[in-house]
Amino acid sequence: METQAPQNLASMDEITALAKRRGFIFQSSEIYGGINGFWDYGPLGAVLKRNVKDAWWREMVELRDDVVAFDSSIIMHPDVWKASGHIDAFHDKLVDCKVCKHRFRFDHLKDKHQCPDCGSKDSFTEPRNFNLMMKTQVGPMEDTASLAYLRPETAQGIFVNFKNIYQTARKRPPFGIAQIGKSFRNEITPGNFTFRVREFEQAELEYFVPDDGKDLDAFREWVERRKAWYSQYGVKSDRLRFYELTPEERPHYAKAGTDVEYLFPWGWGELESIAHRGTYDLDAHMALSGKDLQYFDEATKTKYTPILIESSAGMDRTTLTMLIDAYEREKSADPNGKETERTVLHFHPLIAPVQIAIFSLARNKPELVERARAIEAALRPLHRTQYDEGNIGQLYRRQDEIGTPFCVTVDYETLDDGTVTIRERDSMRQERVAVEALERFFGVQLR
RNA sequence: GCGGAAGUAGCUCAGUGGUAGAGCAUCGCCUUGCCAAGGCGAGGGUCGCGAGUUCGAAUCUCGUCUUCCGCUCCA
Repeated sequence: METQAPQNLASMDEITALAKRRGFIFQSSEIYGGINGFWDYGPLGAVLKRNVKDAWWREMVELRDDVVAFDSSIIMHPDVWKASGHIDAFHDKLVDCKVCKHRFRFDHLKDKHQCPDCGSKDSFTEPRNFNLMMKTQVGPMEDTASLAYLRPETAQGIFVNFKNIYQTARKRPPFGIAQIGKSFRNEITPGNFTFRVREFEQAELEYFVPDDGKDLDAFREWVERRKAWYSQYGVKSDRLRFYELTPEERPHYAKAGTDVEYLFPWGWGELESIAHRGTYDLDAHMALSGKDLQYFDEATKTKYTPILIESSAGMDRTTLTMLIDAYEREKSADPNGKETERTVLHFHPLIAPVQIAIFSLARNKPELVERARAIEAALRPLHRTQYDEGNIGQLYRRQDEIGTPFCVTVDYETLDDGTVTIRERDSMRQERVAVEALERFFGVQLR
């Protein structure tokens, strides 16, 4: 896997500085020194992330009649994690060699005092448990019976409800179940800003298809749909790749797998995993619960376990990608030929936290301020708007930096003839238009 | 988890034992008026946190937390 950072990309320092300066992302619990692996979204970041989730939800659920919505609890019966393999796979004790930095399963070491890789004597750390699931307790009594886990993925909630959902939603394969929600993992090394974190939000689609030999076609269709989604929201194609996993790289039960990766400043990083999972997940829950999760097809009078195509995307990672991908430090000439520099976020209008900024060209001029505020109020029900006033150049720069696609300016001419200036972010072009044109463009009544 | 570097105002940083500073940003007033960075004024910091040394600690010592870089890990 390539790891070199791209030359033309903004540095992470610039991104994190902007994210903090403009209120996108803050470190969690900052006044207490912070806590590793947790982040808070500020006023603009919260809107940005919500817009990213809404964009996913609209595409994956609302625009499709074969996908239903779901929202499962974060804490589930501990057996869910036994069936999924999350408990067993991770209670092995591990040790690190302090000399060569290699990590070993303690129970696999023939000599508990000598490193098999570099031969160092007594260079191991204490054996430690490496269960990456976060533990909590259910009920006020602290005993082993009350042990529970915060989910490390949202998908299991869908699997264990598979029968409830297909019966009540009156769906038959092929159909999907989608969910967006928080997941938790005690990552060993959180880092790279909000990329690897301990609390994160996943958007998962579990798409169940009949066992009729067309399962790989369904997989490929979903890969293409996801490609189209990223393209629609303007993620630069040369920084995005769809990496097809080789048979060695995917689990034994999977017939195919594709990772969606973005070229971050530190290298390629995974945003989403699209996977053919066979019948593995439903089989595992049937085995442990003893319940029948198969689907009975009335048309063919056959009973089968549906094959699963999964798309699992990290919403925090996608939001970070939108921020990095949109970022540009741009040198240009203003209309008078003067050299200027600006920071601009080229957000797609649907995900921009502010879509239209409305300005009064002068402060403290009641007739201008009132007119501008009235226009802002009229636009607000249909668009994400913001009112501001003052020096026009400063106002434009400020909106560029938070990625606002359109600015509308009210001046003295507006009072005379009802025209306003509309300015587009990327081209920096300004146009004087009648309020009627603005109404048509933004779909509102302004007078 | 290991190694290295760093942590002083919202941001970037100065301040090497003696009562916390600058520029930018923010807020107010004035000015200007179509692509920022004119004027005046104001607010804002128990110097990451906790111990220790000292008459006295942002400054020295120890611990701890966090961030960044490299390794490791990433079901």
